[in-house]
Amino acid sequence: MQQLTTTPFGRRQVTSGLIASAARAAVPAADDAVDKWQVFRDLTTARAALGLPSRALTVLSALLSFHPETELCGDDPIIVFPSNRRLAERAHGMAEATLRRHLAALTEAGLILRHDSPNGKRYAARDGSGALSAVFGFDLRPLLVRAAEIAAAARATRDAAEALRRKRECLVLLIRDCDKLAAFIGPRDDPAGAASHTTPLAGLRAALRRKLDAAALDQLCNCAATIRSALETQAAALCQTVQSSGQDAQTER
DNA sequence: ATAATAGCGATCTTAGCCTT
DNA sequence: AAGGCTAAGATCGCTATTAT
Repeated sequence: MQQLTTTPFGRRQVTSGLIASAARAAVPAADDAVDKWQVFRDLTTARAALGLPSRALTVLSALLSFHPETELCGDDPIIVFPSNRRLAERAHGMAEATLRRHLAALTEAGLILRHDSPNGKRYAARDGSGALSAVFGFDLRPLLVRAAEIAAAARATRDAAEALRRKRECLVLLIRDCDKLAAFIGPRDDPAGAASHTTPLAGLRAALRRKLDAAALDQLCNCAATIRSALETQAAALCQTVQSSGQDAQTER
């Protein structure tokens, strides 16, 4: 049906990304069929991990809208052939230069493949019977081939975000513990006491206001745990002192 | 006519810092 | 905690040029 008479490279400069994605698209897909919008949602989640700009997804969404079916399936190329003008219309009026840049980014990322015609235009040629004899445009098949990989990347992104949230929560709780211990020690006229921890605690609170990666959060948690441990020791010593003086009064009685 | 690339200035986004 | 400010980098869109 969709007979291909072109290479995926067309007139463009060949890059390692293009060669890799062309080879990948030739591999049989693990899934028989995938929901194109589910793949798109997974890509949206894993966008940063795949190094895609957000507007590239706008362009991909526009490209997907030219595929008449909801599912991507089969062993043949899945080619859509909109002109840049039609594509720009469906990409919320994106300027064509920008559109081309993002099409190049999607190609380089191995999410779509180009099948260029001799004159660079995108179209479907039909034979005498009206059947498609050649189609020139963008091949969406890499999305089918890589659907499982994209879904896994989306899961990994969600897991990483959740892990980051938990680490942050842990740090907030540690800082809160330190604040409470410092408040307990402070009013009891401890000379070295809680005041020596005020500066590092302020530093931890300031750090919390920034965007932190997992390694930075781990380091801050360790730091907070060390401070809490020191404060706990001081608080315990203080309790001992209070108890001792209390016993004197009891003895007198 | 249509599509592609490249250069360049304009605009937007983000991180970090500071103030309230 | 929320919001404002700034600098740096990323992104955008216009334009010129070339290819088919």
